[in-house]
Amino acid sequence: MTSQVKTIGLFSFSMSVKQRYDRRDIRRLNAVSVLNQLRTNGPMSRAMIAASLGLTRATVSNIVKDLLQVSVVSETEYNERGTGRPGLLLNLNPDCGSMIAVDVNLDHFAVVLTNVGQDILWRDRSPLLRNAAPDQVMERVVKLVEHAVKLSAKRNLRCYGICVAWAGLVDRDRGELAYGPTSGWEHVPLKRHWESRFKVPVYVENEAHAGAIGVHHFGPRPGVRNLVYLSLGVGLGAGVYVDGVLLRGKQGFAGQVGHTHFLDNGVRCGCGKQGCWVTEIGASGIERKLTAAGFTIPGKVNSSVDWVDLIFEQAQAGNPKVLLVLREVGSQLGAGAALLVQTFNPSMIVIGGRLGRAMQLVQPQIESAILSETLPYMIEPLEVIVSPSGEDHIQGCIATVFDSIMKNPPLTGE
Amino acid sequence: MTSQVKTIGLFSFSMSVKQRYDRRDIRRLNAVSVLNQLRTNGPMSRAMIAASLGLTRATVSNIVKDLLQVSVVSETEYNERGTGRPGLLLNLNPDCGSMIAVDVNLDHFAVVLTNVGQDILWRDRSPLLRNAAPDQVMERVVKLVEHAVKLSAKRNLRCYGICVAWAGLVDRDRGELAYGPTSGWEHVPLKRHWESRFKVPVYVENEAHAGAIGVHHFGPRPGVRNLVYLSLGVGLGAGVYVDGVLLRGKQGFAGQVGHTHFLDNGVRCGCGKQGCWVTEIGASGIERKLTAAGFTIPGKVNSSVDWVDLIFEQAQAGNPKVLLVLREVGSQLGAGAALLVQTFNPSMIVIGGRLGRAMQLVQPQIESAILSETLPYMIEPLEVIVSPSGEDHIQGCIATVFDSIMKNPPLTGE
DNA sequence: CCTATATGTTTAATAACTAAACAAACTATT
DNA sequence: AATAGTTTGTTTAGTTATTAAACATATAGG
Repeated sequence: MTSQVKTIGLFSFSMSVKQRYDRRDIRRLNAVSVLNQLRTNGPMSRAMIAASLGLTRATVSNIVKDLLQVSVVSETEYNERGTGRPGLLLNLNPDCGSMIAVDVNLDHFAVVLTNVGQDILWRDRSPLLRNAAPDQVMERVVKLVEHAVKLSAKRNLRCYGICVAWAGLVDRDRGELAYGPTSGWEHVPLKRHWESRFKVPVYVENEAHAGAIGVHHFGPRPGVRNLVYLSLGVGLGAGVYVDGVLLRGKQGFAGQVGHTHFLDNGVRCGCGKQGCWVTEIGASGIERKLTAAGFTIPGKVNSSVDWVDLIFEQAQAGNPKVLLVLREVGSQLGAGAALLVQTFNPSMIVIGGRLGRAMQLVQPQIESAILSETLPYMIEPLEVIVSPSGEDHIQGCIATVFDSIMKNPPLTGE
Repeated sequence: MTSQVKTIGLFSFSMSVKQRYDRRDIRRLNAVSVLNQLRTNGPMSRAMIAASLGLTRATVSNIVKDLLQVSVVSETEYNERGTGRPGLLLNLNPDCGSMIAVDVNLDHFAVVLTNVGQDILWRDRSPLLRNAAPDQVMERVVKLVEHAVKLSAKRNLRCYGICVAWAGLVDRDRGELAYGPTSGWEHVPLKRHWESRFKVPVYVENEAHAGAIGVHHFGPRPGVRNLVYLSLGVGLGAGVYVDGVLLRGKQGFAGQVGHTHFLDNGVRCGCGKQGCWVTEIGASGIERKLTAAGFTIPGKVNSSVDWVDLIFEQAQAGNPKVLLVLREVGSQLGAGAALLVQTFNPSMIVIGGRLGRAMQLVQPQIESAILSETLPYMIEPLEVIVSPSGEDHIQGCIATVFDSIMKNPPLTGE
């Protein structure tokens, strides 16, 4: 497998194009297809897999022999129904290894350890003060990750990877935290450091991109090919799938739409411009609006977002000031989202992120704003969803590691 | 070959993912790699290809034998320099077949016949009156295409395909002209009709997408991975490459940004909304502005764009009224383009389409508008270009057919 | 002329597939 | 209970595109 650097160019077969193929690649490609069948179509016998893929049973048997040996796949039980010899059902082995997800946000970080079956084995989270020293933050994160790695080892699980979702600009290929407008981190070569420290593959994703991956895999329509995920928090970013592909862009900044122009004479934004979308509906915008409406946030420290739960409760209790503010934010969220709908033509738009939950209360406002600003034929197939989980970033990390196993399973003899 | 809903995604050969692989696929994939080498790295000997791809000379010889037999590749001359036996150089055979490009715009249509070497063998174009009856238009287009097909046959060229760029919504997979807001065409199954009539593969592309493909292949930076192409004419659409992949979207409408909200109390648009971007800088917008500035367009018929050349001359001659209007349009074009830059993070933005040429005169206005509305780290790598060719759509069609040969070359025994 | 070097072809070995035969396990029927 | 019919999973022989290595060919240079 060679990653091609030259201007190969003119073919749009994406980034790394294999140049040279031999028999081993057939095996690998077919093994991937087998795993995908098992993943999407539940437990299956060798014969069922063969029939669905168009391979012979002999071939599938051989591939499965490999996969059993590395215990990525396990035999479960006999198929009962039907005449003839019952098939021995196979499934992905949930306990063939572990995966670690890390979410480093602006006001907290979380670490999750799961098995390959995505059952949570351990998790922990910890708050972060704004303006905390980058080195100290990193030290705390590393400590938790180390704990997860040790737990995995104690259970004799092979750790298939660590994926970090980070609220900043990410150079995914190099595995670097490239630029953090608020965290103070710049060019942190996380992949290199952690891989040499933990001896495990490390992946880095932008926060909103991770959220999109999470919804793409574990959301209400797994595998949805055209999806806009809005991550609403201190910052505002979007992760976008078009035609089943996640957009990253030249610098990994595709879909990072928080600083698009939204209001003609709006508040000046930290980025230097006036009237950015994020200054209206991001955390600081909501705070400003609450204050202007005469609602004081008790015990507020810095520009953290500890007050989300409080606001949510107040709104549910019917506090008119809070409701008024949330409704306005909902409309503005929808108006901005309309642009994204027009631009990306998705079939689903998901509101997530730290503040996403609060938007559940104003979904009508969001939807009507989108409707009024969009061409009818664009929204005909559109679903608007406020993510209930709040775990999209973490789930995206899990999905990233899981995908790496599916796409590049360990095979014998390599 | 089955079309799969979930992303297996070892290959981003777009939507349909192969599930089953055997030895023939190795041959096919390696043949594609060989063609790619020849295409990008000029004439090469078998040994050079083998070295660059990491295949053995024996393998390359076998593949080349196939490709020679179907005459996709031809032997040219001996390599001179260097010691040792000189290699016999190979190249893509420009005369192994023909390709047909069709551009159906709102005010004209054009048909071009080229050989695989992209030399133009024949071309013709014809004006279209607005509101022409769809059936009549189609009949005229078909007549020209038929002529091209016959010319190709007369030269004993195998026609590898016909690609149509069309100013409307396209269902590319089905090969349908799905929805034409102005042409009156709806659900025209062009692929099915023409393929049964001409016995040749038929591809359909949206106009702006075709322009983007054209620039991506034949523009100043062939193979540029992140590109926004703006097609400015009666309508306004964008074709966008992100990470080397052209965005199409759920209904093929990704990047069709003409009807995004641009002005708060703008003119009412044909789409029903107010202040769409296209109503400001599209053909009708420019006409409106010219009239308001006291400049009357002589001999104007309908809302066609015959006046482009006239306006261009007037502006070059220094007509202050025309210049004033063009400068305003340039600024508004830039302001809208800034949104696209923020959203897609491209390294190049190209202004093309029927009216693109006129924008050459106001490039400074476009650039400064983009600059003032975009975050600095977004535009650092950005090139702004006004397409000089005016043939981007046609070139995109040619590239589409050419790519289909490269990705799926005819091989012996199939 | 002989040696060194590089090209392109031939030959044998290998790997992963298919097709077809076979053994195993269960159901249905007589 | 015995037998026929199905379906599964494995085995065996055959095919094919690859690699590695040997070979024939063509040029340069001392």
